[in-house]
Amino acid sequence: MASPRWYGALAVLVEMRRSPGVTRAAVAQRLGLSSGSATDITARLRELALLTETPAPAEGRGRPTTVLSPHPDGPVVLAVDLRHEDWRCAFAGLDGNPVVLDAAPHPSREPEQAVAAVREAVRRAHARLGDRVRAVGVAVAATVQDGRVVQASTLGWGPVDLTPLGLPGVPLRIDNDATLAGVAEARAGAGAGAGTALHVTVEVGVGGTLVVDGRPVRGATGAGGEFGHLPLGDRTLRCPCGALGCWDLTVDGRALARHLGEPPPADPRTYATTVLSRTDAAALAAVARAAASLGSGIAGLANALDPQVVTLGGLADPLRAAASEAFTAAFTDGLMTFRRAKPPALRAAALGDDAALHGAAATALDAVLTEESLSTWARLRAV
Amino acid sequence: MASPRWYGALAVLVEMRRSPGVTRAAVAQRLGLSSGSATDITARLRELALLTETPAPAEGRGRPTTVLSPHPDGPVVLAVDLRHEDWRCAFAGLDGNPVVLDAAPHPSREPEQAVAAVREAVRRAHARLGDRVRAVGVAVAATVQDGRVVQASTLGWGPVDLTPLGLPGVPLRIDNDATLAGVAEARAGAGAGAGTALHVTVEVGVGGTLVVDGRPVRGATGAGGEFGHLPLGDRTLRCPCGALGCWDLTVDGRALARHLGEPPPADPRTYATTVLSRTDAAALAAVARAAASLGSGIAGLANALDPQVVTLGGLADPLRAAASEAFTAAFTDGLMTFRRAKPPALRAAALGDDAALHGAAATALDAVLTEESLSTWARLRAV
DNA sequence: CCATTAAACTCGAACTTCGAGCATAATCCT
DNA sequence: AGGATTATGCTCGAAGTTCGAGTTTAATGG
Repeated sequence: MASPRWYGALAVLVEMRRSPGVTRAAVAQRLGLSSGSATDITARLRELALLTETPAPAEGRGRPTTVLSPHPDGPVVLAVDLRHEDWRCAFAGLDGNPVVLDAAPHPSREPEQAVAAVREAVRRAHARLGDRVRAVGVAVAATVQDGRVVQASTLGWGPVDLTPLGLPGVPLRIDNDATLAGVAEARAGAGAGAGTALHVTVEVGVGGTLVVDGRPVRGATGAGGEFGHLPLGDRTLRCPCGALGCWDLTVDGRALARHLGEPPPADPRTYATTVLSRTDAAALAAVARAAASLGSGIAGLANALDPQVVTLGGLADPLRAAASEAFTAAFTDGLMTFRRAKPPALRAAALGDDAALHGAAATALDAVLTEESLSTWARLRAV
Repeated sequence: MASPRWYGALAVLVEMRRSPGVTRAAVAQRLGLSSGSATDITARLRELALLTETPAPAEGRGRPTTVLSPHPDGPVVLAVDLRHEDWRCAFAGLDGNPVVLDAAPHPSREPEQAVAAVREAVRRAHARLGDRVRAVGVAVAATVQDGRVVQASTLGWGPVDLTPLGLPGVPLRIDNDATLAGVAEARAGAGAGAGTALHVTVEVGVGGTLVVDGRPVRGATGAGGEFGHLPLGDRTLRCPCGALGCWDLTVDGRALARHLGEPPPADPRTYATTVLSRTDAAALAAVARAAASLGSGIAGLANALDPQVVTLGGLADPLRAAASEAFTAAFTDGLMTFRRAKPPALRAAALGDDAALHGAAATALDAVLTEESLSTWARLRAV
């Protein structure tokens, strides 16, 4: 017996997800489906609780079409964001909009306790949503290699295994929070519509990711996007990461402290925000130096990676705004001549604090919109 | 009438191309095809002159299977390599092995004459191979943006339009030669088998590309991979590209000349090879400095992009070999600590001068192994 | 020479998609 | 108000693909 192949159905679901609020007619046209196929496919997907159709507002003449949206009893994913001081657990349907179910500050500095608390939240969500949960995505403020935390200076953690956050029989995707924020910005945020988008974020250090056609360039072990550890900085400085001359150290709060002749701050992130709010000459000069370093580094990355858009997360945009002449001069000066006619657009990130959570939901959904996962879903429903 | 969708057929052709000499049984197993489907698909593809089956050498018991290989009358692509001093034009079947048909030195420094000569060669090849030609791939020693040469310091060209090298009704793919060399190395050369491979080549300046799952990360305009123009170098030096502090200038022949207190060489490439062959202390010191810059830059790229393998083209490997301690020390020192346990493998490029031509054939073939192109092929044969 | 083995071949059933023809629900126009 | 126009949805038979079970085939090993 020939089993379902999901080719057309998957394409429709992906299209519905990519452009929220599309009509059935528009999807059929974009995918080149005949109206017969569209009827058939949507009927099958309705049957499987994968989408619902609601009458679309009339647009001129002709028989009105319907808007495709995720089914209220359809598959969902869980999205977790493990941040510096707290965590959040949300669920999202096929539209990828996370709805927070649970959130709390970390009980202590111990990774075990934080992981245990989050695991409980995941269990609760699973108990509530049952088999509708088809994947789990985790964003963590740490360097992640092959799904394991290997370095987490912000959280103050050593290597931590996050696989306990998974659910049996369901894919688990763990990524760096800046990577996932970049994915969210590239798909639905400030980089929407760009085939190649570069996300650069400044918190403690510099992180980000290159996103090509909605997928992050993760690298061989999933630890790509550590742009802060390119040696664009001062070769006499040793970075806590172990390398020499990291860009990192010339952009963030540690750089500002150095320029101001102050000792390294315990919390470079909040230190940086206070310096950014100052208006004295010394602070302005320090900020200008950091902004220039940010600008020239981004120009170099633009030369090397050729993004259409650069989205600026965390303190990157405030830094640019606070010293816009210094930033722009360094950026322009760092671009290859032929790129200056049409440089990549620089835009402030649009999703703010929710970006990583959105990204976690998005990568989890990527695991759901596959032939295999949909087959499982159909089998579960048939019972 | 339902038209052919090519799903399984395409998968078989891609598999045959990826692993030359595979047997039909192995392909069926890898793709999860039933033996019935395998029979059907191969019969269809044989019928369409897309593959041939030859008896496979017996492997133990059981009915012997067949080896899949491109059909002698099947589709081909043309591959062109436009280099510093000469050009080559080749054709390749679905196995992607280029067979050179024509080659000559450039008649002059004028781009028009070179393009005209190559266009003639393409016309001759087309006249000879007829409708079997389904795509044209061009590798050029220049920065390419949206299929146009925008900067060609090596060739001494200004902006040049290479679209005259195309054939009517057939896809034309134009890329930088280092990008295409990287593709070839990642698919069939020193980076074979790696999901994420970084190619770095030193000629005049530094070029390369990141290759993910066999596809180069081209960027928004196709001008990605200009790693030489990351500001990893000396911030007091202005690069001819227009940017400041390019890595470029601290690695190649111009760097060696500067370190030796000599004037900028007219031909940095041959200048570098002569310095590399010298054994005096001054030359060795200059080479060591360039090798260290190469090593630390590659480490930074490894931090940022997380490749599984780095393939070294052009003078990159000779440089490393000539000053291996300096190179290795700088490389290791530039890696983030957690990467040192399992750093990316550094390998000399395996395809030498033919890499770009292989890559041009490969990207052209990518355009052939699509549903649309195969439909056209089937229609042409039906007449 | 026969048992064993692995793979190819055959064939009907299941599934998807297409395209043509028809039905339907809106707007536009008189 | 009612018919013309238009875009879309629905129906249905034909064509194409894949599966799976059963059968056949061509090798090895004893």
